[in-house]
Amino acid sequence: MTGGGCCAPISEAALDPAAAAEGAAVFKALADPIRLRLMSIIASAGGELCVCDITPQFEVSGPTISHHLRVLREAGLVDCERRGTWVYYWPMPDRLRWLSALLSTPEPSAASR
Amino acid sequence: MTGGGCCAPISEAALDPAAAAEGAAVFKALADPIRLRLMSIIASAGGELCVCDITPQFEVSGPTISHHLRVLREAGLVDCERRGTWVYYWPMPDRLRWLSALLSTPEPSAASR
DNA sequence: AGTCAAGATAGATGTATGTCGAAACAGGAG
DNA sequence: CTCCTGTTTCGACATACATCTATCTTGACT
Repeated sequence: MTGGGCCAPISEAALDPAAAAEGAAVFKALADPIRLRLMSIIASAGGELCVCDITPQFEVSGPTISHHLRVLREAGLVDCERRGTWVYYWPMPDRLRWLSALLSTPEPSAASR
Repeated sequence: MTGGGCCAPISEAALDPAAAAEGAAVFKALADPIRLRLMSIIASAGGELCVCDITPQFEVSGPTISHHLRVLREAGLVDCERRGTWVYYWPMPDRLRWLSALLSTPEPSAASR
């Protein structure tokens, strides 16, 4: 990955094709209901979370959860570590902040339109 | 549908399945390089933009741009109006702000740089 | 009316993606 | 070492999606 996270908000300047491709790849990781919920569960946990505590919250099979976690990890949104039998996941807040900044838009407080 | 735009950031509380589905649908609209660039071009234009000024900036065919604009419109990210021969698009900033707020994450410490 | 141009829609096609069951892998416990 | 449990990887399948060409719609102009 290029490292990313360096662009102005899209309401200030248009993205060049390369930046758009990089941003779209991360949004794609969040563009699935299960993955977005996974991300919110991990991000709101306040620390790390065992896969064994995550999987039962969903209706889909274990391999499917594992697949979605991998997508989130490859997008740089979470990271994980195996400790003994269990695997723990935690969020990567910088990546979330980058996306949030990309989409940020000034309030129409006193002005135009 | 919940009406949208009412949830706490994902780093504060996990999304319920319905909210995750709604959020994922909007992220999916931004999960394509061409659509994300389209969105940034429209959002940074400072007003409305004619399709005829947008299409030449891309390497794909007109119908493809039309298709992507429709996806953005159905996601509530832009809106459009026909005036005479031309069609004009403008951004819906509330929707962008909602996504940005969803992903916002507190800084780990007092920021500075 | 006829013609032209801008955009949108329809249909077709190749590729990507979500899901599963089965199998492999990694560690702990007997 | 052998078994058992938690997690990932593999292979297969059905559906969804991006893109194209061809066609339709809308409005302007002669």
